[in-house]
Amino acid sequence: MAQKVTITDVARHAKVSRQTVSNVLNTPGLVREDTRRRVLEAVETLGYRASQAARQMRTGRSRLIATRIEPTRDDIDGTVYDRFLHGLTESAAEAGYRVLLYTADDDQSEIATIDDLLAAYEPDAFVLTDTHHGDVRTSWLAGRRLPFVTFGRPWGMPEGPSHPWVDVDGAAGTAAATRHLLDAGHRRIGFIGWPPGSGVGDDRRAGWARTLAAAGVDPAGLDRASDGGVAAGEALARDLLDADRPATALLCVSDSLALGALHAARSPGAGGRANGGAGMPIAVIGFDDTSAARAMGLTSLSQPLAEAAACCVALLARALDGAGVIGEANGGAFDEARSGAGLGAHGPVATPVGTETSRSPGSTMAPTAPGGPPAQVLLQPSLVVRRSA
Amino acid sequence: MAQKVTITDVARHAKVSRQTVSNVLNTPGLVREDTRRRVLEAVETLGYRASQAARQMRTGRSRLIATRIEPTRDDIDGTVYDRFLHGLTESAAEAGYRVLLYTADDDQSEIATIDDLLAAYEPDAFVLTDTHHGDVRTSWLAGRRLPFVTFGRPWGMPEGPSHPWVDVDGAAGTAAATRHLLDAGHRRIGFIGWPPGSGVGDDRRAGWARTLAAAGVDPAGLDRASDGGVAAGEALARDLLDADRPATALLCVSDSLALGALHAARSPGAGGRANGGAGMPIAVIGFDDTSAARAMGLTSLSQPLAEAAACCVALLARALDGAGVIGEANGGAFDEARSGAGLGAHGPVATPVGTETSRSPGSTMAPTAPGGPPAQVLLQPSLVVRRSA
DNA sequence: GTGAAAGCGCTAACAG
DNA sequence: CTGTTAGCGCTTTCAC
Repeated sequence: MAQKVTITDVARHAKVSRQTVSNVLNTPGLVREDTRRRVLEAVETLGYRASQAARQMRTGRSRLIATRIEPTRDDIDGTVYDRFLHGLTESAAEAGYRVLLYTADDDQSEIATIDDLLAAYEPDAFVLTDTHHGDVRTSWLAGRRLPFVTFGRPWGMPEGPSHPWVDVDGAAGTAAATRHLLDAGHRRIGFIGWPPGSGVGDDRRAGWARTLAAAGVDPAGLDRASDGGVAAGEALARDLLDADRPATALLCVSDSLALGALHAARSPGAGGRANGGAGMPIAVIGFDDTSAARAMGLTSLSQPLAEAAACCVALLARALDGAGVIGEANGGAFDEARSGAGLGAHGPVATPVGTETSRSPGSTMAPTAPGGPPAQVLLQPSLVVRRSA
Repeated sequence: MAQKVTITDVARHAKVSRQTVSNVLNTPGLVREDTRRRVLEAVETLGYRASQAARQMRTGRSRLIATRIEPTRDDIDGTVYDRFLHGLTESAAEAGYRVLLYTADDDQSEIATIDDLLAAYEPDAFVLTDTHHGDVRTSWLAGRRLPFVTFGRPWGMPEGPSHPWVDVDGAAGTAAATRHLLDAGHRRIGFIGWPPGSGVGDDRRAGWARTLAAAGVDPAGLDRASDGGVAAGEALARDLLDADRPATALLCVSDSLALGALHAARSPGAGGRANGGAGMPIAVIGFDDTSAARAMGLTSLSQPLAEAAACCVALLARALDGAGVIGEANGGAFDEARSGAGLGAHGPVATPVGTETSRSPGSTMAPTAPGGPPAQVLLQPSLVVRRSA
């Protein structure tokens, strides 16, 4: 095994004191140029890298970001999180952090695990996913003033200052999809969603409803819901296609439901009634752009997951490297955090959230006023058009 | 934030010295019963948990297992790894370890990242996935005597002692699938695989070929290959179905190819030649039992991924908690490692690999003779039968 | 059995 | 600008 190289070895090699080495690494401005170079050279030669454990003991910072890995749902939709996780790992690495994984079955056990983790590994921050109504995790973390971001809005929370979050604008996505269908000549556009009560599901339904309303189409009888998978999607699709005034297009809240709907739409006889036997085929659009959608030629709404992950890291880096304490003033750290997470090159695809203080047109995020609410980021999904619509 | 509770606080609370607390936690046998209880009570009351950083500095062990998260391939097949990762996180937690994530684009950059990680976070072990011919990662790790396991055999390595690994017996899987098709009356069973040269692909092809040979069926003209996705699968399937002597069943090396094949098989006209117009439908079987397979009613071979992950952790725990130094004698640690990883309850589904020393019938793994080669585990996939076959 | 002392590698504070 | 000192929380000798 490669022998451990300590700061003392570097100091000896560079003929300076241990402290000078530490200064070169942590406070470069404090050291004379030629000393700095000599030390850096020694670091290079010896392959020195600071021990996190020792550094953590001294500074109290672990450079670890903890997040939960979900029990892979049998569902097709479960793959979305995995792509987010990959992006998170990459962005975190770019910002000098590592991702620590844990599992938990419910909110309570997740809190317990976080508590454990905090005592043992002291992660600097947490990334929470799958936010929902009555989410106790966020208030627990916020109550202890622990740095965290959620991927997902704080559904059902009272308006006003909330924790930092990143989300994808589901309503905008379904609105765009609905518009796409309207443009293609469809009027009777059905929606297959999740039962009311889920933040994400309701949001996506809203985008469809409002766009239909704006086009003067009555959504009555075009709305169906289930929390099932492919089979449920197929059943609900048949129901919509066999109705008195059948739908000619189906927009679905998830790819799994959409895949079922697609099956119904493509099965012989479907659309016969709706399109007079040989008209336009039934259009189907899903949500998440999963690999299954790609494989089946299903048009779907794609979430910018890598970017969402990068935003999460940027928000965290801002709180962590910028101000230290959460909720403190951190105006200046913004740009640094943004580029630090590797967002610089890509054009901003985000829409600033409508906060009072939000008025920087080109910005990716809603900047935080000193002492004001932390930042929120709402990203836009994009429609990937395939055979199905 | 919950104030940090140190061992000193516990000592004070229990009215003993700091050292006694440490003894209770690390060497319980050394402490008198009532002292032990008083200390444990204090630990409970104060919610004390040892700081990993401090412990790591003293012991040199981080209780961290590092693994790479793959850049989610656009492919349907990419989801397999995610399920493994979830299992790994769970099993690791049960054994008292946490999973640290990293990314890398190729073997070389992975080695560089591992090197970095080693210097900074000092993970106790690595889990490598996606082993392949000429894999330089394993020799690099082995050369430094670093503890690691691979999920995947050391393809193309010279026979003899190798590093510990866990794998799923692909050939046994395709053999079982082929037998299933033979039992259903099929004779002309085509295989759609990956181009020769990939360990996994060749292995899976071999299971099909040998089973066909055993049944006296000539595989000539029934073998196709591509490293493409769904579209490639569809094309190759049509080719096999349109051949002079068409196939009546299709076994595929992956679900993505199988989904394409399924599309070809279900399209009108398919099987007309093969089955005289109205015979038995074309059977299709995939590999990996992905969510897409489930959704499309595709029969597929399911890998016991959670179990594979548990075995990886068990192997590591054996090396880490058992003998300390890799390659040392570790006979007695075996059972401990096994139950420690939570394998106890589930019945063993594994087949011991044919090592000379392997002769414990009920065992999940091939035990290691002192000083002998580390353990290898070969698990069996299971056929999940759905509409497609 | 229990307590005292040393030190893992690092950095924050201060002295030179 | 550079070097010295101290101590983060823990475990591992070693005395008692």
